[in-house]
Amino acid sequence: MLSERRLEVLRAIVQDYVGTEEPVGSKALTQRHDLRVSPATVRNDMAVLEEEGYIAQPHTSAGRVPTDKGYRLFVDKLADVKPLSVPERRAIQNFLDGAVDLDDVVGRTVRLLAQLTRQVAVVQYPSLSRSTVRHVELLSLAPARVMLVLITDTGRVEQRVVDCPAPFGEASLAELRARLNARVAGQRFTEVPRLVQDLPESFDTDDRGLVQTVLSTLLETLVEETEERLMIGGTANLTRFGHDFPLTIRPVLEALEEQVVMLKLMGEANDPEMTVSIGRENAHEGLTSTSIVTVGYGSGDEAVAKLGVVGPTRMDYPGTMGAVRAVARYVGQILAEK
Amino acid sequence: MLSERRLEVLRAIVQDYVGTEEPVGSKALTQRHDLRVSPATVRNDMAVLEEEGYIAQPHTSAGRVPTDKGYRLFVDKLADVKPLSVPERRAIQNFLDGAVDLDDVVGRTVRLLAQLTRQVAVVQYPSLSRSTVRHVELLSLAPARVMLVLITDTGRVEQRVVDCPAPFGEASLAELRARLNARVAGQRFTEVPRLVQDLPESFDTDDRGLVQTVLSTLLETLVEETEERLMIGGTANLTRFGHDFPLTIRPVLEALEEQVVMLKLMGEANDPEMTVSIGRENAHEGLTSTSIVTVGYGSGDEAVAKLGVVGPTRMDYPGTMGAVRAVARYVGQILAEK
DNA sequence: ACCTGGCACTCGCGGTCCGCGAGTGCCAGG
DNA sequence: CCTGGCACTCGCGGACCGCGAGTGCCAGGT
Repeated sequence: MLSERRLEVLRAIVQDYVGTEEPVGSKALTQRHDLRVSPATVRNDMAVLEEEGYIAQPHTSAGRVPTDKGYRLFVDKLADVKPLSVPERRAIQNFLDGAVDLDDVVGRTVRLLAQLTRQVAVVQYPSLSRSTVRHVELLSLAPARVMLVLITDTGRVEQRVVDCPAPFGEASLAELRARLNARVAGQRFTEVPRLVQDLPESFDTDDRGLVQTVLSTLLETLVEETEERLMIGGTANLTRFGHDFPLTIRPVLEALEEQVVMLKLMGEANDPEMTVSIGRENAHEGLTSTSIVTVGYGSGDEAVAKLGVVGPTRMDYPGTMGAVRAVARYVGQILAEK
Repeated sequence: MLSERRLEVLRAIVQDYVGTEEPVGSKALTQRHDLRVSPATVRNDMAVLEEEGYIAQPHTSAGRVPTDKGYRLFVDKLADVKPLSVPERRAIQNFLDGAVDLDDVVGRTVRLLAQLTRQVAVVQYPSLSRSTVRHVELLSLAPARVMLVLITDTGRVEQRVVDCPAPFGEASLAELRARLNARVAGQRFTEVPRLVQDLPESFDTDDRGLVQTVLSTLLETLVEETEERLMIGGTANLTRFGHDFPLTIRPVLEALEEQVVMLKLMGEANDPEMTVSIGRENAHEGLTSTSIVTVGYGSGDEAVAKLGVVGPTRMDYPGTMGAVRAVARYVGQILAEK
C-alpha cells in the first residue's frame, strides 16, 4: 500500500500533467504544491510510484507521466467530482428549457456537453425498452396496405408500412386498432408480446391474416427500435488532442462513427453512479488513448439511457465528471416535465 | 485566351498534384504526360499560367500548385465526370436496397458516399416543402389534448401534442379527422394553408376552438419541418487532409457541426446538374481550403433535397463528381419505390 | 515565331553536430 | 527517513551544410 504522501504526489502529478500537457519533474512539483518535502524526497516517491506502475517516463531524463493505472487510482481514490458553478447550472437549465421535441433535447444536450467539457459528447436516445406505448395507430393506405404508427411516452414516433396477404375491410382495421390499443396503451414494451399473444384468436378467420401481419410488424419494430441510436457532437475538440495528430485522431473519429461500437462501450458502463473507462480499459482498439465518462439519465428514478464524453486519457477528470453528472440530471428533469 | 497546349499543361498539373500531393515540376510533367514538348517549353507555359493566376509556387524553386482559379477552370472546361464501374454501381444498389425506413436510407447514403469518395459526406433529408401529405392522424390523449401525426409521402412522420382551449367529443375529432384528410391528403405542403382556410367555418361553434387550434399547429409543423436537417459522415477522412493538420481540420469540423452553415452552403448550390464550390468561393471562413460538390436528388423528376461531399480543394474532381451523381440517382430511385 | 538544350542560380529539405538544461539516481550526512 | 549535493543522461532546439529539384533566361535551331 502506498503511503499518504505518495498518493499526494501522484495526485499532484496528475493535476500538473493535465494542466500543462508536459511531463512533470520533481522540482516543479515541490514548487507548485506545497508538499513540505524536498525534491529529492519526491524523487524517491516517484521511483516507487514508477515501480508500482502508476507513472512512467517517456524517456530517460524526462519528467513523469501518469499511466492508465495511475489515472485509475486518481479517479477512484483521489479525485472529487467538481460541482459546477451557479452560473453554469443556470446556463444549462436555460439552454435545455428551450427544446421543443425529443430530437431537440438530445441535440441541445450534445452541444451543451461538448461545450462544457470541451470534449466529444455522446448522447444516447432514451431507450424504448423501458418506455411504454402511448398509442398505436393503423391507417389503410391501399386495399391490402396498412401504415402502422407507434407512439411512445418519450415522444418518439416510429412508422412502418405493412403489406397484408389479402385485402381487408375498414371495419376490421378499426376493430383491430381499438382492441390493440385497449391492450397495449400505457404498457411497457417488454410486456407487449405477452399481451397480444392471443389476439388473433379473437378475430374472424377472414381477418386473421391482417391481424397477424400487423402484430408481427409491431413486434419487429419494438425489437428493432430497442437498439438505441445516439447523437455525437464536439468532434472539433479532438483537435486539442495532442501534437501527434493524425495517428491519434483518426481511429477515434472512426470509432465515433460506428454507432455500434459506441453503443457497446456505453452498454458496458454499468455503474449506477458514473463510469470512467480509462485508456486500454476500453474494449476498442481505436480508443485506447482515450477515456470515456458515462452516466445514465432518465425521466424518473430509473435510467433510460446514457450520455457521456470521450476525451484524452489526460483529461480533467473532476471537472468532466461534474459536468457530465450535472447535464444528466437536468436532462432527466426536462424529460420528466414532458 | 490560353492556347490548347497550355490548358493541357494545366490539366496535367492538376491531375499530378491531386495524385501526389506534391508540387509538380516541369520535368516530371513531360515524363508522365506525353505532351510532346520539352521541359523548357512547359516552363514557359507554366510562367504564363502563373501570370494568369491559375497556378502558384509555394516557394521559389519549388514546383507549381493549382490555385482555386486553376481548379475552377479545370472543373469547368477540362474535367469529364468519371462514371463509376459496374461493380461499384451494383454495390451501391445492393447497399441502398437494404434500407428499411427514411432514416436508414439517409444513413446508408451517407456511409456509402463517404466510402466511395473517401471524403466527408453530407446528405440533406428530403425536404418537406415539395412533398405531399399522405395522411394526418388525430388521437385524443385526454379530454382537451390531441396528438397530431403528420405522415408525408417521403415516409417522414412528425408528431405534436396540441392542448385545446376546451374539452371536445370523440365524434367532433373523428369529423375533423375525416374532413381534414379529405382536403389535404395527396396535396402539396404549400397548398395546405389555402385548402384548410375555410374549414373552421363549416363546424359548429362549439368545435371551432378545437379545429382552429389543431389547424394552427398543423401549419406550424409544416413550416418548422420545412427547415431541412442533415446527416454527416466520414469525418475520419479529414485526417487525409494534409500535413499541417490541426489548423486545417478544426474549422472544418466546426463548420460541419453547425448544420445551419452547411444548409446555407448547400442552399446556395443551385445548378440543376451539379455544383462545385471551390476554396474561397465557399462563403464560410472555415471552409476556404475545401471544395464542396453538391447535387440535388429527388424521388421523381423534381429535386427534393441535396447531397454532396466536402473535401480538400486538392481532390479528385472527376471521380468525386461521378460518385456523387451516381449516388444521387440511386437514392432517387429508392425514394420513388417507397 | 516558337521550341529546345544548356547553364547559373535559388532555396527547401534532411542530416549532422553540439551545447543547454531539466530531470534523474545515488550517496553521505543530519 | 528526509535532505542537499553531485555526477550523469539525454531530448530539444539551433546552427550549419550539401544535395537536388526546380526555376528563369539565353542563344541557337527549325
